[in-house]
Amino acid sequence: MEKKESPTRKKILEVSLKLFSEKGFKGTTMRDIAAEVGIHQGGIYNHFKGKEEILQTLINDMMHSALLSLFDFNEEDGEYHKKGKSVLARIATTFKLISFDPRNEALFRLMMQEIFRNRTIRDLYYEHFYQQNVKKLSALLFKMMQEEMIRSSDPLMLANEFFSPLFFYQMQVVLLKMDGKSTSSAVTLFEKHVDIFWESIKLSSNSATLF
Amino acid sequence: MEKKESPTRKKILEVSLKLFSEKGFKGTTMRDIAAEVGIHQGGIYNHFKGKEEILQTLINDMMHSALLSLFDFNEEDGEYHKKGKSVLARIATTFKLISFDPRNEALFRLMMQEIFRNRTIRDLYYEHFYQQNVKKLSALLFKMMQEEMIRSSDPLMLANEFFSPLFFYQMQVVLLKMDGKSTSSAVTLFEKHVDIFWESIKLSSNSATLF
DNA sequence: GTCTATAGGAGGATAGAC
DNA sequence: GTCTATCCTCCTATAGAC
Repeated sequence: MEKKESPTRKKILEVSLKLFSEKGFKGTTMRDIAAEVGIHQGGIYNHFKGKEEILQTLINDMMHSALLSLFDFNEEDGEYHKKGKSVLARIATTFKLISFDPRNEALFRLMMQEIFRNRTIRDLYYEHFYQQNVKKLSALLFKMMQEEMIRSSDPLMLANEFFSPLFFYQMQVVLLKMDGKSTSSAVTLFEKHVDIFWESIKLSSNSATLF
Repeated sequence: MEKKESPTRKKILEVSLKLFSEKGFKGTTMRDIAAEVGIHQGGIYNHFKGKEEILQTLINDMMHSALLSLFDFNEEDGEYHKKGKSVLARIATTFKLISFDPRNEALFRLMMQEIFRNRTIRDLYYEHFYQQNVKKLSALLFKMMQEEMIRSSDPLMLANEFFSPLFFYQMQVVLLKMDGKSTSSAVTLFEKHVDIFWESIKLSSNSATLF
């Protein structure tokens, strides 16, 4: 049982992700997977101990995917915060693009379907997707406050306020695409969110207006 | 086959909602349901044609639940908008309380689990949960703009910006509760969101600061 | 490593007695 | 309406030939 990169193993993972994200983990059978991979049902067990192991492998892969690391910059060494609004715009764009990469879209759907049933996925979501991104965002906003680019307030709360609509709009786009509906109006929400958010936090010439 | 309100039928629905929301539709068996209802497995079929019919019945019930009608006021005859921030605060509270009513929490979990697999639920979510609430909110904000309580901008976009964090925070609370984690910090997000949102849209004495 | 065959079990649904 | 018993399908997983 070679656990390394056999083409068949890779194909099994790819097909499984697709099917799990479409029909759910329970709703997908080993026969479904085998059929779409192009091997016979028993053959899967040469690569994985069982269905559960396929899911666990996918979850591990997820940890290293773009879905979880929305911010490719490092908040420690960053001059990123000095760019102000454009950094936020880039984050929003990264978020938006996730919905348009088939693999990331499938990972997102898988995550959302199993998050209410699978403790591992829930922890992964919470620690890596939510906490980590919000903390990075929070650190970024904090630096902007120090530089007096934006007005001073609770950076963690602001990070949540910036993050949560992006998450929601992404979900909207994914749902719309499932039914073949137009996503054009939903897609504009990402940019508009950045505009509104920035307007509400920026410190321009007239400083002491809010708070 | 009496389709009316038999106690057993009611119990079946109640138990099914609980189990579906915990283990998913596919993950729940008729035997699970029967066991928890306290009847024997075949007995369910005296009340429902099958598992699918139970789900459909629950979906129909959902349409009349508090989960979908977050706004119990009518936007037509309303003087509600004149209350300004306090209306928004009430909506946020309604949202928050959903997570703490066991039935609504279960409906929310069921909705979120099946929304990626079940077209009916997806339509229900989109038309009744999302669209309807955002439109009502949008109408409310529009009236506030006319009364010059808040600054003028795209009301539909603002409605989205108000709605989406509430949805997200609700999901957070539900997820935290599943693992018995503390929800106290998540719960404060609802009120803080209203504060931040209101600060960013209100038109107080100093008007022409933003935009 | 993939095939065929099959074990072994779980799940949905029905029939008929009470 | 509920019980017991049963059917049949579908599923995961394994065994053994190639």
